[in-house]
Order: sequence, then structure tokens, then C-alpha cells
Amino acid sequence: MTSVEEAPDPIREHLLDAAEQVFYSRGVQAVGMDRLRTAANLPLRRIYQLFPSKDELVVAFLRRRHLRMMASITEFAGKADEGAAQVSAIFTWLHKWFCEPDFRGCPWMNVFGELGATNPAVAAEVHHHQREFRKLLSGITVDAGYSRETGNVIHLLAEGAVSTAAVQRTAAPATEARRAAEILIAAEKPGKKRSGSAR
Amino acid sequence: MTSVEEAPDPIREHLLDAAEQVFYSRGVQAVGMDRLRTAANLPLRRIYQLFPSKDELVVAFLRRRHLRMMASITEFAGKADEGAAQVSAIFTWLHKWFCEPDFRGCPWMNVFGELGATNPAVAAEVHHHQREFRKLLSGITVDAGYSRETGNVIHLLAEGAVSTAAVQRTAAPATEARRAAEILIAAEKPGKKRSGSAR
DNA sequence: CGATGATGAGAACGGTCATTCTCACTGGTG
DNA sequence: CACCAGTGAGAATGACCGTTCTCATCATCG
Repeated sequence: MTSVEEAPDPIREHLLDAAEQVFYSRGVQAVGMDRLRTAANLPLRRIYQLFPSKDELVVAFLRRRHLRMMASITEFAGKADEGAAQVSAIFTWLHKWFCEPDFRGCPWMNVFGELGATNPAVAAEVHHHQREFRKLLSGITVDAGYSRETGNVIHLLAEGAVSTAAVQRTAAPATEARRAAEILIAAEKPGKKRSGSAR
Repeated sequence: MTSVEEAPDPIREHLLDAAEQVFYSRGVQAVGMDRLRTAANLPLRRIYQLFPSKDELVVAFLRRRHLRMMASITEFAGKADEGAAQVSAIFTWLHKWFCEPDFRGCPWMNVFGELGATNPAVAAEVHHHQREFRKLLSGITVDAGYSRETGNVIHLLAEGAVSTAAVQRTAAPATEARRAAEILIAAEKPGKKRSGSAR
């Protein structure tokens, strides 16, 4: 689209696909470079010339997944009717995510627990993701005509739903969280169906 | 108290203190048995005769911390006035936890991200903790006169607050979550101050 | 005192990890 | 054809890990 962005290297993308798959499903430290090599079907040499260290590969996979998630939620919420329905759509999106067979919680929280304390670059990437995610959900809520405080709570509900769905292995928390979100926004502006003046 | 429970071995407790400290602050796999030995100031031999493997030590530290957390919340909420104040107290408790200088998120979620996929015993312990935690918060909410559904949402808010406080390094999510909880319970039973007939 | 079984301190072991290196080979260029 | 920069495949390297073993020391009890 833009002239600044390079065409993405397909081998690099393929490597990131494999990294995402194995790191997310098993954890970072549980997966050796040899297993990654096998998963990507790429010579170790090529992996290391694309990413100089495992750590940078981890950061890159988190960053790419972040962009994908943000775009996906934005698009999905955008398709809903203006107003409260866009907030509800957040939780519908989450519900679909939780139902994916290889769902195993929040990739960023998982990596945070494992490497957050020892790897500043990873900690910064997780921090950045969550900040942006929070801003996205707050933004959707504010655009729907509600307060930023309510938006922040929507984010807390979403984070809680992800953790709980991961550990309990059920998508039900998405539904619980959606109901709560609908009560909260109804409590803020009772009797409201169409989009009001945003901001 | 009970005649069945043995007097706890003080060396074992000391070892668990050290394990909890180092595993929680740095992650499990980032801490070798040698560092744990140093932290506990105990011969490796004694560590291994108390716990036959590192994995069992991890499970034991999670279990002991779970019991401590459950008892602490129960006691703290019990001191609040009956009714809605007990639900609010949950988030006051969380706020105090988030303000502790070595707070680094939920010990169980951290370990889940690291070992949940590869270590079934650890995954089961995390699952058990979260189930019990959810039951505790739901129970407090129900005892305060509200529905179990609301109790489950209280739990989602609490989980979200822990994750967010950990990554953003601020206790503010506890306050945000408390406000949301108060709105939710007010929406369920408007105009209510003293304890109603529980259950 | 002398014998015995347990203890502390740390070395040793077998395995795995991230990273680098070797080397035979390839495809493109003079 | 001769040359050579770069490639694929995997071995080598050096560090570290969880666990076990050694052995000098010590407390206990006859």
C-alpha cells in the first residue's frame, strides 16, 4: 500500500508462523531452536540470519501477532451496529478466539510469566501490547458513546475472560463478560439504542 | 488445631519461602537449583530429600501460596460490614497486594504460561487454584446477597485487574475494578445498604 | 572410647540448549 | 570452463541444567 513499507519477506513470514505456533502452544523455553528448525523446515543458518537471537524472534512473533489481533478486533467491531453493539462485539470476538482448538490464553501474558522478569525487551513488548489493547477497547467504548473509565473496565473484563478461559478451558467467560459489559454501559446511559454524539 | 495435621517442618517451610521468592520473582526455569540452594542456604541434598524433583517443589509452592491467599482474602472480607462492602473489600485486598514492592502478577498465571503446556501436574494445580479462587469470590458475592453470575463477573474483574496491574506496574486497576463491581451490584439490587437474607 | 548412620558441601554426570562453524555444493558470472 | 559468494545440512562448542554421588565430618548410643 504505502511506498515506505517493504514487501514482506515470505520466508521470514513463514518462520514467524512456525515460531508463533510452537512458542504459543508449548512456551518459549520449552522449545529448542532445533524443534523450531524442524517446525519451520528451514536451516538453522537461515533462522539466525533472519533473527540474530531467539529473544529477537520472540519479540518479533509477539509484535506481528499484536498487529494481527488489533486489526482483527478493529475490523470485527467495525462491522457491528454503531453504539453499544460495538462494545458487545469485542466479547463476541473473544468468544470466537476462545473456541479455537489451539487457544491457550494470552500469548503476551504467557510470555510475560516466563520471561518478563529476566528479559527487558520481552517485558517492554508485552507492556506495549497491553497498553495498545487497552487503548483499543477504550477507544471502541468511547466511540460508542461511553466514558473512558467504562472503557478501561471493558478491558479488565476482557483480560479476565482470557485468563479464565485459558485455565478453565471453556469459552463461557466471554459470555459472562459480555453480559457484565452490557449492564455497565446500560447503567451509564440508560435507554439508548442508536449512536449518540461521540466524544 | 486438628489432631490429623502434622506440625509443619520448619525447614520445609523455609525452603518453600525461598522457592516462592525466587520462582515468583524470576520465573521457574530462569532459576536453577543452585540458585535456589543459595537462596534457601540449604544443601542440595536436603532439598531433594524434601522434594524429589523441582517440579514437585513448584507444585508445593503454588499450593501453599494458594492456601495463604484464600485464607487472607477470607479473613479480610470477613472484617468488612456485611453485604456489598464485603465485595468491595475483595478489591481493597487486591489493591494492597498490587502495592507490594515485589508484586509481579498472578503466580499461577505466570507459571501457567511457562509450564502449563508441558507439565500436567502444574497445569492441574493452576486449574485448581483458579477454580477455588473463583468459588471464593462468587461465594462472597452470593453471601452478600447477589447472584452467582455477578460473583463470576467479580472474579473476571479480579483476574483482569491482576494481569493489568502486573504488566502496567500500577495498582489503579484494583480501583477501576472496584468501581465496576459496585456499579454491577447496585444495578442488580438498587437501593440496598445492610445485609439482606443471604442465599 | 568406638562404631554407625546421617549430614553438609560441593564435585561429577548425562543431557540439552543457543549459537557458531565446517564443508560439500550450487547457481550465476567472467 | 574457472571462479566464487552464498547455501543447506548438520556437527561442534561451550555453557548450564536437574539430579546423583563422594567423602570428610558429626552426633548418637553401646
